[in-house]
Amino acid sequence: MLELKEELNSSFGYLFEDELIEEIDRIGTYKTVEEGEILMDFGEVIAFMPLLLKGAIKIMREDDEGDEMLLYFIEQGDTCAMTITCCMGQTKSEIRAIAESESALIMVPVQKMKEWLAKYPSWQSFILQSYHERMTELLEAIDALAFMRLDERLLKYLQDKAMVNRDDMIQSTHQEIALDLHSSRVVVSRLLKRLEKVGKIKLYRNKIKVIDL
DNA sequence: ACATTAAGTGATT
DNA sequence: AATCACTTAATGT
Repeated sequence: MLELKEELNSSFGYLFEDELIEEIDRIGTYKTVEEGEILMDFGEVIAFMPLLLKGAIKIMREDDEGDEMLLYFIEQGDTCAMTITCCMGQTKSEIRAIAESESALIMVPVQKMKEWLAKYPSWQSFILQSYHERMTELLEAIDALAFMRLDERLLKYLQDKAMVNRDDMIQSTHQEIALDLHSSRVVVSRLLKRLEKVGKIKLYRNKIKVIDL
């Protein structure tokens, strides 16, 4: 599969040595997912580690009442930090991963990722670095929750979303946004209206254009 | 033309 | 900031 190797190289080539790319190519399985597809759900045992080649994944957390909230997005060249935690011990997923857009990824069995830690220095630094990045994003998410008002969070959400999709036209309803931010549709509509008034965004039906990037 | 779904708004807590 | 109740606007059949 020549194409796959090229994709691997363009997403991870600058990180990994050739032999590692070879091995990922040999062992990993290629997978594509449609927008909205659930890659991983709460309580599922994690058997594979995904390496994102294309697209974006949104990571959701669920509270004890079953309410969901968006934690962060992962983009190409990233991996899911949950799998890193889980390969250390046999834990189950604490999060739900949903494809934000059509995405392509490589699934690597978790045993392999453990092996590679000892075998490839570049793999080790990749794991450590992405763990660190996730940690930082998590802290950001906590800050946003604790200290930012909802209107600031909303704008950040829109900007993030525009970023991961590489498109300033966001295709979602106010209702969907409200669910991601764990708020209500009415409140989101009002805040969006205000953001439009101050020229940060432009509203359409089922669409929002982000002006201020 | 009508039903359905998304979005906007005032009042209340 | 959330919820209710209602209106208005956009879209599908």
